[in-house]
Amino acid sequence: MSRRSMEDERRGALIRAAIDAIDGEGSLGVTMAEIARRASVSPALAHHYFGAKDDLLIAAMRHLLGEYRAGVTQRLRTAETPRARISAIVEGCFDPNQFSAEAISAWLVFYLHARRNPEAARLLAVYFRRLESNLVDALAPLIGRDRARPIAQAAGSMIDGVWLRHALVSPRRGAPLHGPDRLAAIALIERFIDFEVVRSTDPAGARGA
Amino acid sequence: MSRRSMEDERRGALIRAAIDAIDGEGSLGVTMAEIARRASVSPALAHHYFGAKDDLLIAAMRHLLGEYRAGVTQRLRTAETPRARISAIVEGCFDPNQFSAEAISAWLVFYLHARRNPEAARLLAVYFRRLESNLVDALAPLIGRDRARPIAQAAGSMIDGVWLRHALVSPRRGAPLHGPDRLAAIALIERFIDFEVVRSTDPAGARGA
Amino acid sequence: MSRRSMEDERRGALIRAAIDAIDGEGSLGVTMAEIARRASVSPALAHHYFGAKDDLLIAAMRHLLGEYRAGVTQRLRTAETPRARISAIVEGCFDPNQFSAEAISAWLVFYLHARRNPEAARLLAVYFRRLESNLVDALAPLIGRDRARPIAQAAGSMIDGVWLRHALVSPRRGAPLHGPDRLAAIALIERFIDFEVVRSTDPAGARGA
Amino acid sequence: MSRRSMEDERRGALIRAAIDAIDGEGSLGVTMAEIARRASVSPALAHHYFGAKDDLLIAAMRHLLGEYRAGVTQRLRTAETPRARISAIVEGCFDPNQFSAEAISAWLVFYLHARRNPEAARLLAVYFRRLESNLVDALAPLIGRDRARPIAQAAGSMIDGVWLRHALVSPRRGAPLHGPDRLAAIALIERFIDFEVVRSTDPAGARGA
DNA sequence: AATGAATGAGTTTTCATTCAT
DNA sequence: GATGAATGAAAACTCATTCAT
Repeated sequence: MSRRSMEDERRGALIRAAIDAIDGEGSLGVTMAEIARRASVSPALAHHYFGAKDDLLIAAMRHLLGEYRAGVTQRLRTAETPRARISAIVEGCFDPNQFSAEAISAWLVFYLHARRNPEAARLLAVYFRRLESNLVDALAPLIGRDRARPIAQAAGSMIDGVWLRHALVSPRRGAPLHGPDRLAAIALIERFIDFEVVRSTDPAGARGA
Repeated sequence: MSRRSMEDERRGALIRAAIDAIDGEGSLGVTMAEIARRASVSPALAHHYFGAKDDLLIAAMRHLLGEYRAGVTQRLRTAETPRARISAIVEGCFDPNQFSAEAISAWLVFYLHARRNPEAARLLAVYFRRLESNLVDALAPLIGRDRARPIAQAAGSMIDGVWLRHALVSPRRGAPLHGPDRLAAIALIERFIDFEVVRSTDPAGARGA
Repeated sequence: MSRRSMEDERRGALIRAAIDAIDGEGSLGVTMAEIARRASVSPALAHHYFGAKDDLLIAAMRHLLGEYRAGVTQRLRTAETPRARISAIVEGCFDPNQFSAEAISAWLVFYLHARRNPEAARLLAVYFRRLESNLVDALAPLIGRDRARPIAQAAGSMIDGVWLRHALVSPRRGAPLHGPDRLAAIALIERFIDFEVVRSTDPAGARGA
Repeated sequence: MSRRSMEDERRGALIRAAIDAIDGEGSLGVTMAEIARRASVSPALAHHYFGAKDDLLIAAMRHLLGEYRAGVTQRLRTAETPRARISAIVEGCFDPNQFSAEAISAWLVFYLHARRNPEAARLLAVYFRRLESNLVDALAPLIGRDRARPIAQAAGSMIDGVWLRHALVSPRRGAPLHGPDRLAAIALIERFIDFEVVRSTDPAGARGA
């Protein structure tokens, strides 16, 4: 067991190191040596555990996706109304633990990576599908699945846009999204969803006339 | 004249090749050799004209920014009301010529690059400032500068989010954003701005009560 | 221990190879590939151990300086009179082991290199200072420090001049300076110093009147 | 004639530019582009006039040798006694016009170059032979050719040594050798020759006893 | 399990040189 | 005669990866 847990610890350390290094470097151009250095192991060990660089990167991506999934799942567990489920999902997307600046940078880098690497593309598609289906499921009781889908897609875009600005542009880059900024981001998205929900059932009223 | 135009031609071809190559590769990891190949010149010539790889990349970024600027400026010239100015800016952001998938990919890569390269950061800041001040100027006559600023920022995030999804996720990746998708994107952003404008003056009414 | 000695061995081999290669090429224009080839390792390994070409060259220079220092130090240890100390220093400068043709070539190349590289300049200054202060210390008991200094400087110039000719002009270029040539060189320098010492105390008598 | 003189002017400018550039760079590593820039012509023109880089370098060397020769020849013309001829030669070696720091650097670089390039070696040998035969001719009337030769060789070494120090080590590097330094150098060499002349005829007396 | 040693393949960059005009 | 355009060849340097221990 000690052996096994030692290995798990190393693997975890390497994955975290990879995410940090990607954030630090701003691209997949990070070297195995740099990742290994951050994890305080030799580059050879990283290969020993993960095979090739790409495999380590995919493992890191999988790790981020798993954390995201866990955060949303847990929040959904205590949400009892459809509206509460929507909030759970949106809040999950801005969970300070999962969506620290490092993670956001890493996500973006993976977005780009996905265009070349099929496995990365598959993982990213899982994320998008999960976010969308979560939102659609939450919206369906209110407005039906057909009307829910475009709203879910638009909300997904908005969430990504807020991430993007926060991770790359915000003056406080590097700090996890929390406090007023986080609440403002959540409020922005929720307001948008509420508005689109109303509009989709009563377009005229949406203009607030 | 033939002399001068030769240099301009090569420089332009190299810049276009760089953007295409960045899109193709999905990162700044593109090699000078690949860029030169796409421009049908030797790698040495690329260095001859641009000095170093970074300089070529910055030139490409500048090129994209210039095209964006020109598109918005031209649209603003014919917009007569504040509301029309808003539409001009939003439409400019989704100009099919400027915001083809290659260009969007390149922008994203530059977003990441900006974190390491000060000149890239400066150019990006110019873009953000321009977009925001354009929107604030257009919104100010309607609701005043103070209320306009957060709305402009949120709209900027939305625009970026829609780009992101389009460039990286859309099933028709590679095609410029046009037709129904483009109109839907523009409508989405404009709806959002209109809603936030109303809400900022009459929060209660915004919920469509 | 085997590990450690492996690195030391390679470093030593690379330094020796660098000196040989500089002699062979006659300039710092030697390539890392050539140096690595002479040391029977890959160019990448040379970079692995020394970082950059300049670092290897500086290490080589330091090596030569260290050998020179050791040779003079050892000779001084057994010299008991001031006059014997002078001979020890001069002989040390023509130590056949340190001042083989390769080493002299390398020194000359480093002389030139010092004009561009501050670290090389620093090392060279150390050498000059050491030679001069050694000579001044040896001469001081005979004629005082003030009169010793210009003589030490002139002797240093002479020593360099003899090296230069030997390394670049001698018909037997490539052979270390030894046998009659070496003794003649030493005698020449010592004669010069003796003469200047006498002259500095009794200028009129120096002309042998 | 205008054509011809234009060509000569360009050639001269390129040769001077090459010498300056070699001094500036401290090695033959200078680029044709840099030399051409200093001569305010295109690199292509340098090739047009000289063929290849090596040919330009040889031409520059020849130019230095020619200037040296002219300086000594002119001085010898007005020297009437053997002793005056010696002074003429020594002074010629320290002619401020020919032996500015640039020229000395260039000489040294050529010394090294001569080890690889036969033509450079030939030119250098001419220089050494000329210096030596000049000195031997001047000394012969005083002590005979046989005794003159080793003295001439030693004096040559000394001259080179003084150059070396001046060009590479002197705190006022870059300034031509003139004023007190120049006179001191000349005095040093002449003193040395006088001493050796006396010594070669009367070794015992040389010690100043 | 873990690592230092070692390298091949590849990347940016430089530069002498050629050539069409 | 003079030059800008263009490039092939080569150099420094990097890095993922392998291997013996």
